[in-house]
Amino acid sequence: MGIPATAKIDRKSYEPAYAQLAKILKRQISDGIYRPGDRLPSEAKLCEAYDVSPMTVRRVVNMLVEQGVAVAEQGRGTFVKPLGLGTAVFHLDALQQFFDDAENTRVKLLETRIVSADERTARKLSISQNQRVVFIRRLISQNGIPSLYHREYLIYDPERPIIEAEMEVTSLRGLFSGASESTLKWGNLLIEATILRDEEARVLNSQSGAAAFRLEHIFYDFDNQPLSLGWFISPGDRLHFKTSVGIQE
Amino acid sequence: MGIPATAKIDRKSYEPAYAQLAKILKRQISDGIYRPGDRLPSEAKLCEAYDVSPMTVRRVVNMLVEQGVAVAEQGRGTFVKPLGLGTAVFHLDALQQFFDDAENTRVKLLETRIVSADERTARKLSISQNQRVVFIRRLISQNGIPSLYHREYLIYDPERPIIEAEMEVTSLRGLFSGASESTLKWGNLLIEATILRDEEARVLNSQSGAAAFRLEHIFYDFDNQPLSLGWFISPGDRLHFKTSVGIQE
DNA sequence: CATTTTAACTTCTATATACAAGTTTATAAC
DNA sequence: GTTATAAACTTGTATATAGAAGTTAAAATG
Repeated sequence: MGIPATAKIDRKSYEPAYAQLAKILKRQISDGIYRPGDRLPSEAKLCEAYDVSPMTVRRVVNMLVEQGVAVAEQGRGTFVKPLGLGTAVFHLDALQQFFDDAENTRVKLLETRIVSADERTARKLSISQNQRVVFIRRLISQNGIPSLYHREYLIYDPERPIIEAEMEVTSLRGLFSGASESTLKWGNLLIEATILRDEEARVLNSQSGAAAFRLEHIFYDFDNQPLSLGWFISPGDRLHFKTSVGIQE
Repeated sequence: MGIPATAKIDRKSYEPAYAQLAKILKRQISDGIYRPGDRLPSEAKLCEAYDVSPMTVRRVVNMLVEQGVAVAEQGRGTFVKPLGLGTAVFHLDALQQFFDDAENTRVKLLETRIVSADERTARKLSISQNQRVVFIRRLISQNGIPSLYHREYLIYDPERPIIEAEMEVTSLRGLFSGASESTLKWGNLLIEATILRDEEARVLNSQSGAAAFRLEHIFYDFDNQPLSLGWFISPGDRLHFKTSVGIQE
């Protein structure tokens, strides 16, 4: 019967069997041997064809499903998933690239000030309107070119030692890469397209009215209390997001 | 010894044991029982504490790692991962929402025309500059409000039957949700912040110079030949992307 | 005291097995 | 011919087991 093993699994390789089989199947899909909508061989047949145990095949199928390459329907089979734009994701690590090469990147602390929360800040941070917050403005430059403007309101609480650590100019980097920051539990993010206002354009050495991304963030602690509200602003000509859909290569 | 089972697994539940255990562990992390950087109990101890097999625990740990909640280091242990902005992902299915309620959404075909490829189009589609391509302009409106403007250049090849299907006004929806479209294998996506030009503002019933997202796409077939180059443009006040990082709830 | 070796512990891969649950197809019954 | 039944096949869950590979800390050795 049609055992479609186009490649074998090298048991002497350091690459695990499940990774090899996943690669083989994805390659076959990429080559058009299995087209979108087609049914992949059943797990039992894959076991026999590639001489691996059912659990290993199971793992491979799960990987393909999680990667969005296939969909599994109980009792029917596993089918190659057609390309769908809605499944595309773009990663924020494009921003992280700013901090990766520490040599060419400089974080400049423009201002730290204690102010009274305005209406919007108070509402989003779940505090009263007259309560005091720490206002921070930072500018991230790369090779001398300012590319990220950051404004942030921080809850001002003398009992919590967060503020000092947060004020460190280097703390931004840890926020992206996931260093310490063990006081933060989760955050809400919002990306908008906007245009630079006068002050933003001045700081970023750009033109007022130019296209820009705005990333709003609210971070919460382990008591689900808002700790921070802020925005990253980057001119559109200095930042973009790339991604891809479907089966590569 | 410290067996930290704060909840038990209900074997009579329809929810699989691995899902229950994953939920329990995530809840404990969310509650601060295990803080970022802390080591989770070893797999052996989890087996004993929750009375499940090693493979089930293995599966749960893998889930947590894939979800970005924890990191596993061979020989050392599994540790709670601190929140990192760089791990954030934005899903493009925000765009798909436009097509979900078919009643309120209308796709209008503004123009289809056969033109000669200009320099940029020819380069990105890997064709010669004088070669003919199909140019399509579409407008997607929701509740009468135009919210997406789509321009696309399609390879014109009489031998390939793609064009007719692509020209269907409904084909856009299939592109997002992942319907047929079995001729497309993969695509490159680029998201930029831009401002509306005169023609775009006119079509979108907006103002020239307003902030907007631009999503460029290039799709390839199973021979890795470019088939389509196009752009979605949406005013910034009618589209934004939300997501979150860390451990919810 | 410094170094090496050993033991204990960790995650990681892989197999073999059993049964549950859903779908499809062939068979039997009416 | 239509309907019910049964069989075969599919993915899904769960267990028990074995060993590989990496880390850490204690014990042995010099």
